[in-house]
Amino acid sequence: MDYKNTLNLPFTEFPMKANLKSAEEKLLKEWDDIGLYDKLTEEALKRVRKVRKTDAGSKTKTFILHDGPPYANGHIHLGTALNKVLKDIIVRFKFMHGYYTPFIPGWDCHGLPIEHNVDKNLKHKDSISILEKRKLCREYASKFVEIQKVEFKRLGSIGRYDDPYLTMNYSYEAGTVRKMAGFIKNGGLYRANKPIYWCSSCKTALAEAEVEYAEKTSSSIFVKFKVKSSLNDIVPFLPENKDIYAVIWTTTPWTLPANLAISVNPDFEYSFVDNGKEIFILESNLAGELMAKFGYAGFNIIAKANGKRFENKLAAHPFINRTSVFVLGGHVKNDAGTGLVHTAPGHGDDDYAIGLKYNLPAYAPVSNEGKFLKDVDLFAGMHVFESNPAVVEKLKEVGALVLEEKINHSYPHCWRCKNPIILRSTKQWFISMKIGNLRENALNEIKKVEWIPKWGIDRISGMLEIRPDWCVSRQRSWGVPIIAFYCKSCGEPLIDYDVTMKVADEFEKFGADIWFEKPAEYFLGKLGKTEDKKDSESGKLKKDAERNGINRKDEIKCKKCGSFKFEKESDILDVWFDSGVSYYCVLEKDKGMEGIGFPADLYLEGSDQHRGWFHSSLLIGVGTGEGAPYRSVLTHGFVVDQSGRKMSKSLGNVILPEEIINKYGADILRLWAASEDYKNDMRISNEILSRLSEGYRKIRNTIRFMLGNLYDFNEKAGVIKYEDLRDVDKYALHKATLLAQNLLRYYEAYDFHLVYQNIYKFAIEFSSFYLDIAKDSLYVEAKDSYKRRGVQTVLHYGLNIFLKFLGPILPFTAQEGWGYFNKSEKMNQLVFEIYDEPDENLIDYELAYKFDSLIEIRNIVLSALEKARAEKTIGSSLEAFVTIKAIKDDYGLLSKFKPEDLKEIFIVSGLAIERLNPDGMEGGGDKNGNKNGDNSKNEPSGTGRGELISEAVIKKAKGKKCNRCWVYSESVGTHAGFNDVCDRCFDILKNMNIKDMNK
RNA sequence: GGGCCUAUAGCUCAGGUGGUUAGAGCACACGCCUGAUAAGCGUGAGGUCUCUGGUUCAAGUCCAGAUAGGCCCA
Repeated sequence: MDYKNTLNLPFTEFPMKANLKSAEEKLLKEWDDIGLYDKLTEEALKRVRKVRKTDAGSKTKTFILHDGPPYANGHIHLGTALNKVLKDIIVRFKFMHGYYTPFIPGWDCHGLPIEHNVDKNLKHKDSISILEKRKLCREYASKFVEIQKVEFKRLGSIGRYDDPYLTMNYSYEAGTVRKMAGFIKNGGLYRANKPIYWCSSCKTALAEAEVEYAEKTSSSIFVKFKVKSSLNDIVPFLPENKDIYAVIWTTTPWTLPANLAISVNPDFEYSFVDNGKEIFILESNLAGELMAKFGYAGFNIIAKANGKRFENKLAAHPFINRTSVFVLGGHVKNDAGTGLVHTAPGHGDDDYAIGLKYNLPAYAPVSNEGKFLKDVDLFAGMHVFESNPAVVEKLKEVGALVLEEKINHSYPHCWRCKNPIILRSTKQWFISMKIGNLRENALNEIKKVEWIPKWGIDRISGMLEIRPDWCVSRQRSWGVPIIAFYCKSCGEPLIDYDVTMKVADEFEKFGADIWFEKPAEYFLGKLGKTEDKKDSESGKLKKDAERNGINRKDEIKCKKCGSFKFEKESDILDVWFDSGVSYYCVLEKDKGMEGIGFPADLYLEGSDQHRGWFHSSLLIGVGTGEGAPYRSVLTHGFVVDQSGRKMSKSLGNVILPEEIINKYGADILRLWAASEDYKNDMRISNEILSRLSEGYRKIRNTIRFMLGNLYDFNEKAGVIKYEDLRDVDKYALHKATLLAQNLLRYYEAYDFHLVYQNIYKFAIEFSSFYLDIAKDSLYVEAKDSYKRRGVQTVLHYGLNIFLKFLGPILPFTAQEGWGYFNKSEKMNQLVFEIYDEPDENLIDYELAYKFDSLIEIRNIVLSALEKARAEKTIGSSLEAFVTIKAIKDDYGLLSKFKPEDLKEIFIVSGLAIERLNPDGMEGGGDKNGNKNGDNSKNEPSGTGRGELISEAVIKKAKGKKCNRCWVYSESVGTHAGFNDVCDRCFDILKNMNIKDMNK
């Protein structure tokens, strides 16, 4: 007889198969249609204002997560996707936790990579004007902003995508200039020399990204510099009749005219090597080999000295009437060369850095065309590359050349013309780390910030401590111009706070393009006049103005030569400055952020941003007197492959977000982001993804099962009061409430992997224990029976928690489930729900302890059932009659449960409990129990008693299988008309008014 | 080469202040069920806690070094 129709089997339209791709697309459209983000912020704002009004003293529940702008170039990759997903998890969580959490996504739009790509697409790049170029760059950036916008939204990210912040927005460009003015005001912006890559055939500066390395043959020369200082304090007893030479090695002979120093490593040991005629200074480990190479058969090492002893000694330049000073530098190596490094601060990065330390000028007597300037003896007018052999000749002539070879090495070349390039120092704009104590203040400020993980502060402070002044100039077109002018007659630079602020107002209206459209007079003449200045600061400004050589009564004139004619600076600002001012342009100036935006509660980016955005934002915030723009900084690691290697085209291990979305869905991608500890690097691979989608299926099916069993449940009418629930139900509530408590904690600590692990673990445990047991009540008992409604009460409670806490991580799946769960509400969007404070009254540790112990006994039973199954005694556990032979503690525990409940919990048809005494003999009672207890006192700890555990014996259940509930019972066959059901089912059927099922 | 970080089963993670046989889930093997069914349940087998030293009665845990990998510099 088939009783299926008399059971309450689960029913739901929530599909088992996710089909995430299309389900997600449908939801995205729905969210777009209803304007989800706008509604959400509106509602949260209302709520927050209400709280403010009624409870003025309470902490306002706003949370500002400031989006770091990705670069508007190319499609998103897993790194950017990870970042946006983590942010979205936080935004959604905070909303659901009752916060007003505006999220304004942004894009970094200026800069070289975009300009570079635009250039690549141009056939005649030199034939277009700077304004045309900028227009193309703007179009290019806009295009990728739109592309990435769609891609971010596809991940489920919610935010003000209709009105994001773009660093190329006119108002943003104006804001950037205003912050620049801040550095003009405090004197932090200055101009000085620094080496940059320079292509002499294109006559242009090159950025790192425009440099290509290729093989090149160069002269490799060893040159001796005669030491002029006395070295007696380092090594006494040096022979007085022999000259001492420092021997250096270089592959760029043309930089020798700019030599100003010789660098030695303070930690190396140097040898004084006598070749018979003269004495060479060489690094000790290299000395022998080098002397052989130089062709000296016999030589003596007559003394040794530590590198640091040479500091500030002087040597003579081999062919220029100038001295070269010994300096100390950790960059000096002893794997090649001589351990003494020719140093030209105008032609090398290391050289420049060491030059700064020793106050050496960045001397680079080379023109735009790559030719030596007039004042360079011997080589004036000669191109630097042509000068290489000439320099070598000269060295030979003066006897300073120790050895010349040819070598093949990797050398930087211009990406466009493919010619070799040079490093050449030119005038650049810098922000001083010293003026206004920027370095010190920044170091103090970061101590007030919460860094997660904690080592973030070590990393950023390490950089702040040693970083040089910030070079903010770029010789490029696509960016915000540096508002500076040069006197046409004497070249003197001019920067001015007032002028800059007025230029900013122009940018606000017309964009930064106007800088390139109008002549200098437009900004200095029309805008620079200050006759209308009436503000109270004018006195001070006047003073400033005088200091800057500006006569306010007349037109601005050059403070050096008095000329009135100026030309504009053509350099633009480093894009790190652009993005660094985002806190000002967005958190302070944006209409949605007034009064609440600054400082941000959180910046969340990859750990590389310690040097990037965290750094530049901090310097600008501190440098312009506003302090750190963030209260806390959270960083995530990088996406790597299964074995922890970075993703690269050459390794062929790149996975794209799009592939994952198409194959698995955005929710799986989000689950990946949430499942691993993102504070470390994030591994991803097909294996990891398929593991995850298994996990996802488990979660989904658990939702589905709960939904399926709630189809006839009404929250208002059906709920059983807590005190009326059965213990097993209370235990489930206890577990679910603890889960909610923990999850809140994990979310607040941004430990999403613990959220996932615990939700997942809960799903596993819940379905294998409670849900498995609950099926009997749900299916078999009468629809509105107390037992069934009790279970449904638990399911409803549990699913509510489950879906809500899943919401931030799996917004699509959770919303889909929520749609079936919460049918009553009009606005049926999960993200509008607020987490309930976990109800402490539902937590009962004593009860939980009882059940946790019972589960241990259950494991013994399950193990025994498995054995019986292997022996073919039973198949289903309902075919079993279990006899538990319990040790004392277990016996005591089991006695606390009703036998009926225990049968249900073990899912068996029959159960008997007996005492197991220490000798393994059956039977007995309290007497034995006491005896057992007495014995234990006399036994050494850790033996005997500890190993004794309860046992379970399995036999075939008595009676027949009830065809309705499948439980074996001796009552089956005793009911006329229902001869294949048990007592329980007979009663239920009778109440259902089902007559004779046998007919 | 320097700064910062990471290293526990095939995978993802737990393992406060060092203390008995290192846990979980997945994957795997075997089995049950067929009323969550491209589901559900169970049992079992997986680990020299990267390596080498050291401190300690005792180290996955503390210290030093090495190896591999990541980010940022050079």
